[in-house]
Amino acid sequence: MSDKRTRAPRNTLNPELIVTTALGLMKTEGVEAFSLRALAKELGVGPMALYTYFRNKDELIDAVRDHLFSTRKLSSAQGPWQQQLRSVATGLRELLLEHPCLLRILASRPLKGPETAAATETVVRALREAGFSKENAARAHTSLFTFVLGAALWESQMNAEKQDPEGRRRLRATMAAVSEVDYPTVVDLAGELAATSGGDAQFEFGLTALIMGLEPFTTPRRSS
Amino acid sequence: MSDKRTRAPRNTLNPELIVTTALGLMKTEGVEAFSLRALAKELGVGPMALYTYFRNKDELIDAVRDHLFSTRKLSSAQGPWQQQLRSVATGLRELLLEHPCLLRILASRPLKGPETAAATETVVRALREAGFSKENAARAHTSLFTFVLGAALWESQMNAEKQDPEGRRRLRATMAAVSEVDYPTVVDLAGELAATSGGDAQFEFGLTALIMGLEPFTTPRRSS
DNA sequence: ACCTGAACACCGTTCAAGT
DNA sequence: ACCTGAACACCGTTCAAGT
Repeated sequence: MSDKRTRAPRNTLNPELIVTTALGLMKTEGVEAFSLRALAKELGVGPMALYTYFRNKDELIDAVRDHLFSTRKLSSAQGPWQQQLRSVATGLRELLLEHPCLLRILASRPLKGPETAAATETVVRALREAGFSKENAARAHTSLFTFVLGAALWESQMNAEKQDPEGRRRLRATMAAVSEVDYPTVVDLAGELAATSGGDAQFEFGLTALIMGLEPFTTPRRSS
Repeated sequence: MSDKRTRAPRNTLNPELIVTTALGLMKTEGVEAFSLRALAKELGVGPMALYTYFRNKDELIDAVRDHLFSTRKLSSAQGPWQQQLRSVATGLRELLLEHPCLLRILASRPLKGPETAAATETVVRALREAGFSKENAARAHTSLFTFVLGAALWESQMNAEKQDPEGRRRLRATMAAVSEVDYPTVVDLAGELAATSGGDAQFEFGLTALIMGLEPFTTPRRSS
């Protein structure tokens, strides 16, 4: 929003500003379209100025991921272990849906980073206190995390597809291409299946099932 | 493996050859590195030759996805509904882990395409016969699918990270960065958590929990 | 119909250089 | 230390043209 012909003054840049601007660009243009050159132009500097703060594009994207995780507490859960898992899972889903770029980052590189340690601590402690063995607590945690990741990823993509008219046309075409004689149940449930492409109710359904399925791993306490 | 200086003869190309070669390139170089220009070079033609068969890169990638789904039957499941779901989910996971590029394709664009209709039919019919309502059957199907997607995606990424020494170093560094005073349970379960980054046992754990959590949705039959 | 080369508007990144 | 321009080796895609 200013003249880009003059040389940028010193210290116009800093890591926070770069990360924030990058995040804004990812939100408006999409993660795939994000480029260092576009970011530099937005900041009013040459592309190489960014390399003073980040070694390469990957490191910048990692910084964006870490920044997003640091903006939200996922770990202030209380009550019985089931409720604590629900709370962390719901918070994570909300964060991922709010920032689709974070979803794409998680889907394309490993390592949540230590930022999620707080959430992991909440989940894993709740499970241990409920009587899960070390191994089962770890397995349950990762099952929960991967479920949220997959659910949010699918929901986010379907939402994006339903945004533009062309996408809606493709969805209808896919549906219409399913043979009624070969796949009668799919055709019968077409409406219901379409309704599961996202939404709170769909997420709650799967989350509830998963958590219920974990209950046998608690140590049977006195209460029945 | 031949001279690329002469003009390619007519009909050296066809959709199947292009898709197969693209798939091979994705497997050796990775999906992210895949490019139309590299594919054209591999085929010994100019980049523009591909545009006779595919309108653009996205359409080619869709064709690769459809081809991969068509190579494997995911639907030959029998027995009680739980076993049928297990069978379809396990088969899908195997396909996804065998072809990480398919995973990345699914993770970056919606629409499984009608190729998965057979698998969906199996799952959804088993659920309906077990007494699930239309809505619950659809919800259960999508929960299962998104769980497999998330689990396979995470496992595949962690596997890739553990491939190269640099990645293993990063993993150790991340682990070491977790504060023992703030997150004692995470530190205590470090070994167990690391062991959940993949493997059949981890997948089975989550799959079993999810399916068990679906049991209340069956119509109570005479048995019991 | 099927393949071509030249060109356009992009990329990430290296390198040597300014201040 | 912090920002620069020029250059390299790439992209996907359009366009007009050959056969």
